[in-house]
Amino acid sequence: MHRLEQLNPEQRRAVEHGDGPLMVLAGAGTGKTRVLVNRIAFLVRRGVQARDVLAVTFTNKAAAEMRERLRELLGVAAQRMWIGTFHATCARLLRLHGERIGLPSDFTIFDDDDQRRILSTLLKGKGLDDQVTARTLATQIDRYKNRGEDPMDAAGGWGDDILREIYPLYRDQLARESAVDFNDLLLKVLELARDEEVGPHLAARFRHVLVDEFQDTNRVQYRLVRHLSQVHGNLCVVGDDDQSIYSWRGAEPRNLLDFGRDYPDTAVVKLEQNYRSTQVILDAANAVIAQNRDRHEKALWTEIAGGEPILWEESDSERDEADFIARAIKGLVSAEGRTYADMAVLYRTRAQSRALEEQMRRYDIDYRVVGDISFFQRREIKDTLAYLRLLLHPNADSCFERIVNVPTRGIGKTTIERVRGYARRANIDLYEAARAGARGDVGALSAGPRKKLAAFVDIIEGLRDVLAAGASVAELIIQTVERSGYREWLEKQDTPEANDRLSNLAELVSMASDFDDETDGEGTLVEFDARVSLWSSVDTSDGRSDGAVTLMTIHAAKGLEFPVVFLCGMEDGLFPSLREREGGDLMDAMEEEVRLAYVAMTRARERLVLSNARTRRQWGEIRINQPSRFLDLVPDHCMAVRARPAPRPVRSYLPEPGGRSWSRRGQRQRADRSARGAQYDELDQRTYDDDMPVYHADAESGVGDEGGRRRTPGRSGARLRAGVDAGDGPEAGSMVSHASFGTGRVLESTGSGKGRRLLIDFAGVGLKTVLARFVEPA
DNA sequence: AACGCGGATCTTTTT
DNA sequence: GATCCGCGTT
Repeated sequence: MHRLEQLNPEQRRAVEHGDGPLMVLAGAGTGKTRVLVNRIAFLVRRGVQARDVLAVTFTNKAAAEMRERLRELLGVAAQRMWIGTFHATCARLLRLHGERIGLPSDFTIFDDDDQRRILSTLLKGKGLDDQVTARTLATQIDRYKNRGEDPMDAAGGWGDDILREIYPLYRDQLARESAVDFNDLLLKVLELARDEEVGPHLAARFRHVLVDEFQDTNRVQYRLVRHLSQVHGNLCVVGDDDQSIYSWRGAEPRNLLDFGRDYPDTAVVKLEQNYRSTQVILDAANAVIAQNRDRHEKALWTEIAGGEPILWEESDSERDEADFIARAIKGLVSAEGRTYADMAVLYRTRAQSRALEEQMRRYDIDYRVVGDISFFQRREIKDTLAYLRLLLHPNADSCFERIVNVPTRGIGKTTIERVRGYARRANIDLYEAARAGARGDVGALSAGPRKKLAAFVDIIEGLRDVLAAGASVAELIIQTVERSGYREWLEKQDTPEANDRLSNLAELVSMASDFDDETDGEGTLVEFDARVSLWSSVDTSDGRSDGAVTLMTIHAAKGLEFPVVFLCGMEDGLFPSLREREGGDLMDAMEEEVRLAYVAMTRARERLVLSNARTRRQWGEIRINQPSRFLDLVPDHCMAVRARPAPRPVRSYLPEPGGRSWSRRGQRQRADRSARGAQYDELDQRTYDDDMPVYHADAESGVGDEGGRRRTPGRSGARLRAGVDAGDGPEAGSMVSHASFGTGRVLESTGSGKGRRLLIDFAGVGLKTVLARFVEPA
């Protein structure tokens, strides 16, 4: 059996810490996972039962990797450990104990797509769908649930009335369908924790609890962890407050920063030796993160002195930027003998991948996009799962509605409405009502629709027989795709997309086969469904990149490392994003952007290339962006002179220590704290809807000269416009007419060119936002 | 009831 | 530019 892997003194201290709370502050690249894995191995060798160890990771992929490494160290014992994400762990606990709080053990898990669908249906049912989008509502609900609060307590805020009207319906529907959403998984376990019987059991269940990425836990997760470690008091948290990048979904870095307050006798270990990056890269990353206040002071250091200087390349457009990156990749392969797998291109937003992908293809570079729309989010996959879920839970109305006419089998709106009406009157679920309809019990249905409903019911009943006959999960899926007519339907379409969908379904079948093998045929449909629900896009890509360049968002790159990292789209407004966030302080938002930059830079082992584009197409509009303020923070000695654009005034965005924090807009602040005589400018006040420099999309020629000019103080925000000004259309106050909404008065106009939008008060219709090109002066 | 098209929205990040 | 939704047409 292996001995403990090579460890430095701090790592060893963390690994060999005995009982009691332990906090490991682990900077980027300091061997955090190694400590975690070795600590678990250490504990088990000291006599702790594998089944009494709970390790919580951030992603399923991280869990799988941890389990694999433990298997290498400990053998089969690793299989008995509880290793998983918060959500997966909670799902497992709920399968065991959920019935205690009224949750059937075969509950299904609804992802946010399912969630949104239900909310959307409910909103439409109440005629509120023109007021709030399902997405907004879902975000709102999650915000409460992330904090462990009841959405029904929402009051006073904008849209809270609607929230309170819809949420109970949503909650009831989930209960009726034996389903939980992501947040419920955690909240229901908290509920269990309060149960007089199960609660104490859970508190004592695990001898050791270890939590990775602790800076990204939310309040509910924190309470969970507290409870689960309550009796034995062996809680080990590992994290880095500088890498907290998920506060937008409720993560509270305070959980880490204040850990010592809740656990006064905590042993603290700081890991500061970085084994990943060169000195140059660390210097740059440290300089960036140093901007933030309120952090555990850490000083990352490395023995890898010097290193290649950081490159900064500025391009004219996002296309040129992608072209530069593609050529640089080729160049690094031929000049330095790098492989594609050595390299990653990181970006702030998903949308940026398109231009990159185009150039990768053009230069014939193998690439893969991580976190692309999840396999399991694809329509054909979700449709198939909806069939399966309806088998398990005939009362799952949302599943019924999803697939009753997919593939199209002639069951239209009116028929469904009638079935729905019958269901409501008889107080039964939709599937039951459809059966009644097929039997002819629903008076309003004529022979045609009745037959069609009967055909659908036959499909479901037939599949239920297959399930009852003890078919494997793979077999069940094959039968579903066949009997539902899905395969035939797609084959008949014979389009590239339809063929894609077919191969996705084939892939689902083979995943199910793997599942069947893995569980010796004992795995149930419920278990397979649960696994699929919790398996996200990031997890889907297996760690190996098979000789391809990796393209991904910075968020997806957390925890990974590459010899060469390209960080593109370094532009103010894009990165940092500076997008207004609901209810968030702009200062906090900026600090998170800084951390994001820190995370991105510290992914690089040897080479870091930064790039920005002067112009970028966004929402079909061309925008002129200034280089990111983050570029200014990179110390001169780290940067290759050649690539660095001409010097310009340095901006500093942080107020004086102790000074006012950022206000949202309209206030000018000065902060001459930079050594280089910084000049604060108004950049921060820019938002997406006001005076962004914009010009007409159809006048490409204007970009080169004007866009390349450096911003100088006092000239900011000039609007460039090529061609005639006439494209602008009506101003606020004027009367206009619209083909479908009639006449109305313009209240506000935003954007320009093709994308110019008007907020119009239409007589009898109300407020609408309309594209300017669709109205005429009245 | 299926299909096509006009129109609005989207883009920050995900278990 | 892509996608998604609703509406009008067949």
